[in-house]
Amino acid sequence: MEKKVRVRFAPSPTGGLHLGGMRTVLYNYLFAKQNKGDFILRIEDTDQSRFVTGAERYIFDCLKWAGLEPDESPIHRGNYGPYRQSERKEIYRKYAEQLVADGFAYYAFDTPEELEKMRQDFKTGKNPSPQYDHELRNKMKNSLTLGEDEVRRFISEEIPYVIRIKMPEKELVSFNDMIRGEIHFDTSLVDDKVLLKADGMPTYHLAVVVDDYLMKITHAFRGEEWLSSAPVHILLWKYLGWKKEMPQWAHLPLILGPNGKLSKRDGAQFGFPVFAMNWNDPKNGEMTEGFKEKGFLPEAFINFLALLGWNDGTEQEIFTKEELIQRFSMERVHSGGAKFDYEKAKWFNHEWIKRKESQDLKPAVRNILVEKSIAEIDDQLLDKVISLVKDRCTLLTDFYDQSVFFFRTPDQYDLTSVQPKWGESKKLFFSEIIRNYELNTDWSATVLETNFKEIAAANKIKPGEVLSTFRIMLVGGKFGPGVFDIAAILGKDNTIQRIKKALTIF
RNA sequence: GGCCUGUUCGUCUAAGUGGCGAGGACGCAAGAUUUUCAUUCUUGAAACAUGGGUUCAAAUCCCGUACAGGCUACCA
Repeated sequence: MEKKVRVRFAPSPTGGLHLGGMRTVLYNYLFAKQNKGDFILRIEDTDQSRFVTGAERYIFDCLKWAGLEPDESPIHRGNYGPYRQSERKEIYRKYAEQLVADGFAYYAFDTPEELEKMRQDFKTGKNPSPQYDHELRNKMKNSLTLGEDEVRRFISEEIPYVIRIKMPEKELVSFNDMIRGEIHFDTSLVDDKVLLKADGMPTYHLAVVVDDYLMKITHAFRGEEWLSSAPVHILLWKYLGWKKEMPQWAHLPLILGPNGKLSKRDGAQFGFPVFAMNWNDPKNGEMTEGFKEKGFLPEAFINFLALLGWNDGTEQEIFTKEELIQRFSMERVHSGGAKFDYEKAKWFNHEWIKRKESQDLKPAVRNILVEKSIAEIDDQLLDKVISLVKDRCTLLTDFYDQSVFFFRTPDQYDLTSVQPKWGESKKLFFSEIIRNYELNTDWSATVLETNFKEIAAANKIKPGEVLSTFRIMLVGGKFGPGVFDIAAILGKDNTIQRIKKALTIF
């Protein structure tokens, strides 16, 4: 029987969730759903000095907004908890000690100052950053160099120590990456990573393999930045005796900003979001804008994220979540890093807005209008307005500019476009329009248009000369849907009132 | 410096195991439609990092070089 697929996303709650993290979530989610497996969210909060209040909550909010909710997590329950590593603290020491007992790890008593001194002392032009490796460990203060008695004494005296993995002097470690294929490492070049810190917390290296094992993870997807520490993890799986249970790895390519690795600075600098949702940093009060607040639809967000490094081999670009679940495959993920293109991201959003029914857009649009203090929005009116203007909205926030005039009489007019052509004959024309429209019983766009043109002809005015003026009267500027469609939605009283008002101003 | 990973139009990418005049999309440019703006439609410019091999044939396989990115913490 095949093992049930279980994947996990394991962020550390230290700040905003950026594009790369969200894409890792997405790929995990798609893979899990495609294989009828479980998607687990595990909080990697082993570094207590980096704790940020609200960061965990924020992660959940982002996943919920994007529609990528986990099956198991600190707040979704599950049978493999707890799902916060800080709450699993007691679990890890046992395994670290086991590794020491089996000769795969050792105690190290070097203080941070001593480590710093070592790095200074052994630094050369050829080797700017010396590692605590199979050679240097012989010159340091650890259970390999100290006598057994001394080690016992140190421990009983509660001298702080860490547990480090003992990398083999010369061994070839290989594994098969789902995206990159066979990858090899020479252990003589890898350092003795700390597994258990002096405060008793595990480092990522220990925690990730212990938890992946205990949580029965079958496939481990993470960013490319983890590739170089993969040999440590592979060896740990072996040393702990779990080699047969080791998940399949896939190291996802990085998402790059305009110049190198995507950073939140890029957002501020280039005017696009990098986080899924607004992130308020409690430490400095700074707010970083998110895709949600910028006006992105979750469907579009997921869609462009999925295509950033993956495609199904066809020329299709617009995918629903269901289609993505069906078509996704890790093997088709491109191995090179991808530079994020905000213009294309906006195009995806535009496509999604155009495709969606105004019904489905309504809640989000209503929120945006309410935020701009447009109260009392008639539901039916909103429906009509949305379907009329959505083609010209790239971001949800565009709905404001594109539809304010339905809810508010313009108080500013594009006068420079009106006045050069303005005159008595035009005034006369519009008073006639008012008279005609007042008597109008069928208030539909087509009727309004024919009447308008007839009156223009009777006055020997080309419709083109007054059409844009009419638009400015109703809207304030030269934009928006067809004028008669607007007038039809505005209704008789409102339309006539706006013409009258404009007549007093022009 | 060392190790690891990458490298097709400006950007995202396609081209199952070598046979293309290198395809699509975003963006850009031009035109048509829309008596506004946007949509829509048509057209166009635009790429195999580089040097060697292997082969009748290489974007595709091999080696070197360059460039880019990641890692090199008691951070993840």
